[in-house]
Amino acid sequence: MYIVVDERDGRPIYRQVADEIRGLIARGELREGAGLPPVRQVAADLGVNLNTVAAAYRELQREGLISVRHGAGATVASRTARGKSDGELRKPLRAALTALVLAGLPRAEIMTLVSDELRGLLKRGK
Amino acid sequence: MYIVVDERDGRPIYRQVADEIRGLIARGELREGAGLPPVRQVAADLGVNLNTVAAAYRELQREGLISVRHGAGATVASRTARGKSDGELRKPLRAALTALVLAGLPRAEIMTLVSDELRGLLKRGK
DNA sequence: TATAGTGTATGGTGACACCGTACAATTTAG
DNA sequence: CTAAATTGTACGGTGTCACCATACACTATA
Repeated sequence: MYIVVDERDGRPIYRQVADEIRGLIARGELREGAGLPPVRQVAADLGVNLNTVAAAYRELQREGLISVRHGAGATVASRTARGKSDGELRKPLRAALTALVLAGLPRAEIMTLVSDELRGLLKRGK
Repeated sequence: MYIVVDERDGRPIYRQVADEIRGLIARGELREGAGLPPVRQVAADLGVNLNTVAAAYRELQREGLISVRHGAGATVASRTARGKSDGELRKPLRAALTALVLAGLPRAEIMTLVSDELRGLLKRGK
């Protein structure tokens, strides 16, 4: 399982890890029932503490994306996250689009960018 | 200048304030040369400390969006933010789109959502 | 039923968000 | 021209939280 974290990202590491795994699940690189690597392995790969990865796993479990069982590992539980309100989904989208607009990108270019990203996310549909 | 912050947002307040003002500038509700309210006034409106708002202003100044002068106020300097790398722009977009996909929204609906948001941002283009 | 593998809990450290207050620069009133 | 008001900045303190090291608890397997 290939994921990357970035020191200068600003967001906490455990959240970056969760985001990376969300992407893997959305893209279908981690299917329902698939097992996730042990927290110690991911931690070693990234050079961080195992608790940091465990925090990411807990966050994903709260969203219903994975199932974590004490002693056994963690597995992908669903490709559908639960419980995010409309506003919680819209706000980050608006912020990202605002940044693009302020960077000077024209509308058409932004739509192309979005389309590209979406294609990458939906390539291997269920 | 109407902005809102949310305790349960997760992001620090000063960053939320900066984001709100970014939106105002992008939408043209704050034009180049327009003056921003004093940090004390914004702080009072939001019920936070003036230094929290000052931190937001500094962040916007670093991006070249506003100009802050000691003793005089802050004014909008440009509608174009500087220096954001391609990855820094793409990563939040990808994260937002991933959340939408995991929420179960179909591609077409996501595109509509994006289009709506973009229209709101570009309505009063200069 | 040990032993290895895996997630969890606990306690400590450092960074940082936020606050209250004092300071410095600019503008404005007189 | 100068004092007062207005505005951003600097400093010190407090609480939260991300991260770590280590010990513990549950599960699977030999």
